[in-house]
Amino acid sequence: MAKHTDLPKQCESCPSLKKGIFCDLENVELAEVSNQKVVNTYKKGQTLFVQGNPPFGMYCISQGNIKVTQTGPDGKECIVRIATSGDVLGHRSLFTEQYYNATATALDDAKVCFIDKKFILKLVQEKPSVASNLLGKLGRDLGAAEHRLSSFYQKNVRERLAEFLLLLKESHGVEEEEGTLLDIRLTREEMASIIGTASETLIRFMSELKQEGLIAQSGKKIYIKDEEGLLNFAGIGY
Amino acid sequence: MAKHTDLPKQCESCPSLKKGIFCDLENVELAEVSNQKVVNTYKKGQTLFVQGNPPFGMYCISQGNIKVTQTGPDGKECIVRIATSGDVLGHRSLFTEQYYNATATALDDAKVCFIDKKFILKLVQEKPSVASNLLGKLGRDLGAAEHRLSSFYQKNVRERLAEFLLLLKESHGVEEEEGTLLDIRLTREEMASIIGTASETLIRFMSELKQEGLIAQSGKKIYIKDEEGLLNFAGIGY
DNA sequence: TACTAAAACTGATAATAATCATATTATCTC
DNA sequence: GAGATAATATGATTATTATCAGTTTTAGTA
Repeated sequence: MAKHTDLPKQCESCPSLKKGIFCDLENVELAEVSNQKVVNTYKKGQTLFVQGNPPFGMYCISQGNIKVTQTGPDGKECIVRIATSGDVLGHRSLFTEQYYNATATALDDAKVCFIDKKFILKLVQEKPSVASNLLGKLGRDLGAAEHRLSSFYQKNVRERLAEFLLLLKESHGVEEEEGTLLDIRLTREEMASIIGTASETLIRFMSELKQEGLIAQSGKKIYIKDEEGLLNFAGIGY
Repeated sequence: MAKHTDLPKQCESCPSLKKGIFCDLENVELAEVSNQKVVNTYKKGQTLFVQGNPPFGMYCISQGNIKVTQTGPDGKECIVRIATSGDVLGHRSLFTEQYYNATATALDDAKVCFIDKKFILKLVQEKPSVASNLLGKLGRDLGAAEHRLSSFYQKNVRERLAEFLLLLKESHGVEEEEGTLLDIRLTREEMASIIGTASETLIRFMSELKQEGLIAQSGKKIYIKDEEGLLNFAGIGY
């Protein structure tokens, strides 16, 4: 029986195609990618690759959210990136000839296509649009990381939290009556590791934002109620 | 009269060629780059490009150190990257179609070649090795940024300082009798902005490391005396 | 060389956030 | 659905780091 999460097996009809690095390819070329790829499904909590291992290829996320984490010497796990449908994963390590310096874990049930290293390297050589799109993707990733770096220096926890909630709104926001739903499953622990604080501290500031009506919560769901307010809170002078 | 900082005008004989993204080009192709480029010199403190402006090309550092800073709403300046001879600059913005989100400023007198946007984009299309090398460069930059992100979560100021000094040893270390000289001019303010702390706090921990004999200072020069000790301090379990 | 300004440093105090302890609520498993 | 386990939440206390104030040193400049 086909589950509702089933997706077409052909890249040509992949819903995340237009967002991805293959968006400029012709159908013939796309079919080649399609033939070569392997489709995998991951249950929440399963890992795509693990820190310290060598990369054998690249991952294209068709559906689901993947967290990319670095584990410190003391075992503390820090989320450095979150990848969503349309994103690629493993691209950083593939072109640096380095081992993975992070672990990728499914935040929910996910469908991910794997493309062999040799094939993707060949594609980058032969299809300039793929190279360009990858350069763009890495550039935006680097921009995001460096912006977060400067936030650590320039903002306190409360401001970083507001900023992070606004980022989640952009990437995972779904408009609903109650406000903008943040359609992603993250524990408080995970959110805390993103903005670089203790989970207790994050929870306290979340409660504060709730009390002030900037965000709301119903069950596990978080809603953005007042974007303007969060912007002021985040110290972003728009 | 030719100053001792003068460098050959041809890329073919540029001392930073082998480290850069053009290292795999043939001499004929290199000559083309060479013809197209513009050589600029910058005095300490002069800017190559400014946050918010559109990129018109890419910079190749032939000599000198350049800091890449993001300025917050309150004017606080955070160093997100440091580029050295052989590095490119402006590559992040060029392929993302975004405006510069950082400012590049010379830390000392520098010699930098400028390559027009159109030319470099064409080169990426036509020379896969340039695309590959740029992907590698961006990938390593992203790796470095994400490692720093997790350090903010997993390490305290003292540990981040030790880690940063070790990084500087790798990138700018020169072996001397007194220890490894960190051959780069950074104020305490600048160093503090890199590890994300106040300059007073950084100074205090530097004094501590000096007292413990892990580093030494003579005038403005900082020497690494005990790498092992710093590694332990940094919480890196080698 | 003297003057000025900036950078480096030190101490005292305040603010922020981490840690520890514990209660409550969800979630998972059988 | 009961019991176990993990996640969320709140309070009290401590530790870390920022801020403020002031001094000394260094570097730049007339």
